[in-house]
Amino acid sequence: MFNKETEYALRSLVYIQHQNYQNLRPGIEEIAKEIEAPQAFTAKILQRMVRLGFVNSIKGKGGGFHFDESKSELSLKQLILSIEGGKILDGCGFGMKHCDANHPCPLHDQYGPIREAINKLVSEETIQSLAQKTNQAFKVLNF
Amino acid sequence: MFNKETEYALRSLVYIQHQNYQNLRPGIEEIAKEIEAPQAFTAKILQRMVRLGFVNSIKGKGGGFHFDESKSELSLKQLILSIEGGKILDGCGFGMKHCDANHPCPLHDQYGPIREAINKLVSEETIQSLAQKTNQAFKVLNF
DNA sequence: TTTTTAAAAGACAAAAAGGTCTTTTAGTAA
DNA sequence: TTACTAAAAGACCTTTTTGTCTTTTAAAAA
Repeated sequence: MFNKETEYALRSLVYIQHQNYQNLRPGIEEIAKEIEAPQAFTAKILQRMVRLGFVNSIKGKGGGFHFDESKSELSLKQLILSIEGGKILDGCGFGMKHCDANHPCPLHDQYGPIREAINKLVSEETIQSLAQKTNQAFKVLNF
Repeated sequence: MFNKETEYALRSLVYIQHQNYQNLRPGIEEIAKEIEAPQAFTAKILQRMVRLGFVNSIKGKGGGFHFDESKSELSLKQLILSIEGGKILDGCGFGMKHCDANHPCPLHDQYGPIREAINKLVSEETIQSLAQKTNQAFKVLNF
């Protein structure tokens, strides 16, 4: 579905938000361990997330990552677009540069609804909505 | 959606079948040009397709690629599985190794139907079914 | 104010994906 | 039976993705 960078970003941010909800502020070591991702790579990805303003970080003792509660929720769509671009959201399943109702590829009719479902999913869901659904998920450590 | 190799394989084979339906047997140069893919790379991919028994080739003058009509249709699923494996067909949207109803990832419920729709599409459609839908597509040269 | 802690920065490296080029093999036709 | 044509084979190259490692910066605590 998504590339590794998007995947780790998603998992990291959901984990951070989930911990924030319990008034905790996890650091990279903990995050990487919990989401089962390479630590240095995860650190680099989170750096980007901070620079993009998606999440905040605090250096030094007691530091870590946290979301600014005054900000609006972060949709998966924003996240995906800024990491890997919109290819999965508007690309043609057959790889044609110009595929539309007038010049449909042979997959056009069948793939259209799938692409729309993906768009709906990533537009509606946010890091926050996922973090709330994940209470059980994290409890059983099933990453 | 698919990686480049799958994409070019798909487009090549659909083009070959489409030409076969008109009793033509295209060669690599023509195929690569028509589907707008790099010729040498396409050649390599078609080599694999021949070795896998998905399509036949004839060397020398008047040669080219063609499907064996006595064989059953080639589903997109077979093609995809043999080129890029089943990740898009059974992978978890959140990247969890074990994601199921008992240990659902936060995307589980929403992504499930999408994955099923993809599976349905690639199981039902074949190179032959796409080649038939493509009469207009190729006519307007919209690859 | 020095030490400690933890993120930031960025150079570097490995692996995978995507692609090219040259030579060989196998048919066809003169 | 030689010349030509077109696919097969495989070595090689480039770019992108996926990572690692070392040094620097900033905050907190002793």
